Amino acid sequence: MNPAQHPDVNMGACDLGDMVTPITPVDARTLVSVSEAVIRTASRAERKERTRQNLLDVTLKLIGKRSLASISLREVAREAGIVPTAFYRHFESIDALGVELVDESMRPLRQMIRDTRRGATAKGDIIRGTVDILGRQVRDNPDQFRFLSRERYGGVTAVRRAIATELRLFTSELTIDLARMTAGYDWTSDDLEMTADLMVSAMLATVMELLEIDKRHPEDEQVILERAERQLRLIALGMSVWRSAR
Amino acid sequence: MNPAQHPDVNMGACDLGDMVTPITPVDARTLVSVSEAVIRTASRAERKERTRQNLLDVTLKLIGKRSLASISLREVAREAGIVPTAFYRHFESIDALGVELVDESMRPLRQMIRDTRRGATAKGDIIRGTVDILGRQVRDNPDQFRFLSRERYGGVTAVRRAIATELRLFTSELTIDLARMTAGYDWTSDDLEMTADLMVSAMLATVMELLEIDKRHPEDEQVILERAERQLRLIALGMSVWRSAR
DNA sequence: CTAGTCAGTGAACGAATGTTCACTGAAATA
DNA sequence: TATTTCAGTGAACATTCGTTCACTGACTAG
Repeated sequence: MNPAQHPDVNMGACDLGDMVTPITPVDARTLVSVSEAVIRTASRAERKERTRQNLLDVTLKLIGKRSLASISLREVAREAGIVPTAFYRHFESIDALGVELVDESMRPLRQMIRDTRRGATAKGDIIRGTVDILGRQVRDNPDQFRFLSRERYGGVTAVRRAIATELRLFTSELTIDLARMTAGYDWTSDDLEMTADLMVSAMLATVMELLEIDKRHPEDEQVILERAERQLRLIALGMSVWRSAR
Repeated sequence: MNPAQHPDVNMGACDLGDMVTPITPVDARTLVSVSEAVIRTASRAERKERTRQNLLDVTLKLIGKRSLASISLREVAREAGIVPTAFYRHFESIDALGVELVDESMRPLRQMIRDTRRGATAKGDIIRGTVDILGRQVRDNPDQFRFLSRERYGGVTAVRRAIATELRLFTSELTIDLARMTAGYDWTSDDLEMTADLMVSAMLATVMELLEIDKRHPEDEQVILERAERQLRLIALGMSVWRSAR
């Protein structure tokens, strides 16, 4: 809106270590803090990785409020406590950073599959367990899920494609699980995929609704999750009657 | 990316009428084109409305490639053939224009409801009819649907809220239809809404997949629509077995 | 110990942005 | 006919942007 806000100042997430360079040997040995010690110890490669990760984290935070296409390289660098030019040591553009963020953000989703499978082999109500895990993952990783839902159909083609590819992978994992559960019921792989796709659609819609919850009404979370549970049950009920046309 | 592209030039969508101002009376009467005649005839209010609509149209086109948050006021004005300052005569900001675009873009969706209802009372397979109508509406109004799907979880809060409100309305219309169809089967309104929500999720996911089709593979459209049809059938099958817990 | 690597610096560039302001001239009003 | 209204103009502004370039200095490798 108003193009007058941030002076080009280094502040925020940068380490205090930057400010203690001209320090006497005595002070360095006696007053050094733990985090400073870590930084002093870190190898060059480690420091680079740390900055890189910081850039990713900072961008993920910024996407909480706006979309990737409207986030500037300078803004990310500023927030990460480095100079704009240093950004290029890690990524060739914001878009490229976004593509790498996709991997990063898919981790909670992949974890969901593992958790669900473990819960499924263990005992009890698979659907209830799945929905619980979904709720927990979204609660614990809101920024990642927000990034995925915001950029899934967002304005950056490369990111959109990367997310589509990852989600296709996710759907095919679910298809495998469904195949295992319907073994002996003569389902075509096409129908299995169709069903997995429907479930993923329902779950992603749930994720998006969870993310839009007004923090003043945390009770909405239960309402949404409970509805998601019934939706999955409705689908399961349909499956129990479905016969694939061959 | 590269901040060096568009010279500030008026061109494109503006009417040729702009260029014939110093014209002799004779020419004006004999060589004037139809569109010029329309413009000359138009009242001030009509001309204003025309420009306003042009701004909306141009923005919708631009959103085909990028997201609302990354579209500049100057760009929209340039594309519409007016000077940046004139933009303010119609909208107070790009975001405000976006909110008005929501109404505009919901029209095909509302039309879908009407068409489907008409088809349902007439005859035959409701699900197949619905999917056909969906495919046609998306094919005929890709820009509107792209805007809705891109900005539904996009970076502009006001637009996001407006879309959420409209979609909630859409879901409740579908809920009404479902209530009519399940009359006598003892469905709770909560379950009806849950089901309508699931159907809307499935249909919106279908819309988004239709929009992502590579134009070199138009046969994908049938594959996607056919899958959507089976998904709706699966849900309908589940409904036939569902009994609401009261 | 020395030479080289390379993450981060800081100034500079040309271009684009949102917004202001005083203006013009044709259509609407009186 | 004379006056007012108002959509559109065009110059100017302060600011942000992405990208270039030569640089520094702490770490690494020989």
